[in-house]
Amino acid sequence: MFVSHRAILHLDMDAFFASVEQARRPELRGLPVIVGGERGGRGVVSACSYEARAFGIHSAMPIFQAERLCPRGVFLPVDMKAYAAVHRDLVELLGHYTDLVEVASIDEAYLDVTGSRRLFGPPRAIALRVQEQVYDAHGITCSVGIGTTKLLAKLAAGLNKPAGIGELTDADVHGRLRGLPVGEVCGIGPVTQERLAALGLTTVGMLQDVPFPLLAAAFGRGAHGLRQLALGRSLSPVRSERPLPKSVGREVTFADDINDVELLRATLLSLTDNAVAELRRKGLAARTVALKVRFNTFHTVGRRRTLARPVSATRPLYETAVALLDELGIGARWVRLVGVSVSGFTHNAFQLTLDEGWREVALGEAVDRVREKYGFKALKLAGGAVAERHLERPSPDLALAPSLQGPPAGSRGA
DNA sequence: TCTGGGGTCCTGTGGCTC
DNA sequence: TCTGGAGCCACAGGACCC
Repeated sequence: MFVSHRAILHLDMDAFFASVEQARRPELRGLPVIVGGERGGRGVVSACSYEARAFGIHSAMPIFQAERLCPRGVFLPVDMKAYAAVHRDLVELLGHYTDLVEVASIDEAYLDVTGSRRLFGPPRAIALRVQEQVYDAHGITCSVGIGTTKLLAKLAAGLNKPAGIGELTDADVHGRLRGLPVGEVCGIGPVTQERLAALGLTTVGMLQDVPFPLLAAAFGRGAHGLRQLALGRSLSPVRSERPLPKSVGREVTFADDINDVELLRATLLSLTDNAVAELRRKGLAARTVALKVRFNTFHTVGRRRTLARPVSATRPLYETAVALLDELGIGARWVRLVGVSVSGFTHNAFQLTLDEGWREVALGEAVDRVREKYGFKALKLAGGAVAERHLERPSPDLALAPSLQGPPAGSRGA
C-alpha cells in the first residue's frame, strides 16, 4: 500500500473574486454577486457568491445565461489588481508557517507543513489558525484540505467547501474516496468523465478496481495516470520555487465577429505588443510565436512558428504572427477571437543586441520605461491605435480592450 | 442573445538526421 | 547507395485547470 508521511495543506479561497468584492463593499454581503463580463456582453462568469450559486449560476457560465437565471444579481467586472493584492498578502501570511508554499493559482496554494508541526501543532490546528488569520485580515473565508499528497489535500478541501477543514488519509483512499464520482477528482474533466462512463466507470472505486488491461485498451498511455488519480497519488512534491513561465499570450474576443483582415492585423499588433511588453518585464526572449483564431462557427485553429533565434522586440514577433495569419487565409470567414502567444523562452541577456539590432531593443526598453511610469496606454504602436479605434469599452489592463466593435453596419454578409 | 482569458500538459503526426 | 528504425524536434489540436 502507498504510504506517505507528509502533511500537506491545500488552501482554497471560497468564491474568491466575489468574496473580495463583498468584503470591500459590505452592502453586497448576502446578495448574489457575479464577477465576470459585463451585462449583455459575450463574457462568462469568472466567480460568483454562494448566494448566486443558489440560482444555479456557476463559473464559466455565459453572462447572458446568468442574467436570465438571476436578473436582480449584482454583476461586477473583474478587478484583477484588487484580487492580486489580497493574493500577495495571503501568500506572505502562509510563509509564516512553512517555507514550502506552492502557489497553484490566484486563489489556491499548497503548504507542506511536515516540518512545522513542532512549532505550530498538528495540521488541523495550523489549518484553523490560517482560516482565522485570513478572515481577520481580509474578511473572507477559505477551505483547507489536509492530506498526505497534494491530490488528497485538494480533494479534502473541495469536499469541505465553504469555510471547512477536511482531511483525507491513505486509508480513506480505499474507504470514503471510493464512493465519489470520478468527476470530483482534479484532472478528470467532462470529456474523460464521459469516456469513463461509456465503460461503466462512474465512481473512484470503480476506477480503482477496473482491470488495468481494460483501462489501457481505452486510454492507452493515459491509463496509468488515471489509476494514479483514483488512488489519490500525486507524484509532485510541494515546490516553493516558481518556475519560468512556459508561454505568455494575449487574446481577445470581438464584440461582433469580423472579417476585416486589416483590422485583424492591427489587433494582432496590439496583442503582440502587450504580450512582448510582459516578456520584457520578465527579462525573457522568445523563439516561438503562436497564432490562434476562432471562427464564428467556434472552430478554432492554431499555427505556430519557431524563429532561428530568441527575440524580445515586438516587430519580428508581430511580423511572424502576421505571416501565420496570411498563410491561414481567413478569406471571407468571420472571426470571433484572435490571439497570439510566445514561448520557447531564454533569458534575454546580451545576445539580443546582436540579433535584433540595438535600436530595436533600445526602443522597446524606452517604451517599457514610459509605460511603467505612465501606464501601458501612454504609448501605443501605430497599428495598435488603429485597432483601438474600434474599441467599445477600453480595458484598464490591456492596450486592447477585451471587446472590439465589429464591421460597420451593413458590411456583414448574408 | 451562445459558450472568456490566462495558462500547462499530453498526444499524434510528420520531417529530419544518424 | 539504398532502406528502415530510432530518436528528436516542431507542430497542431485537445483536455484540463482557475
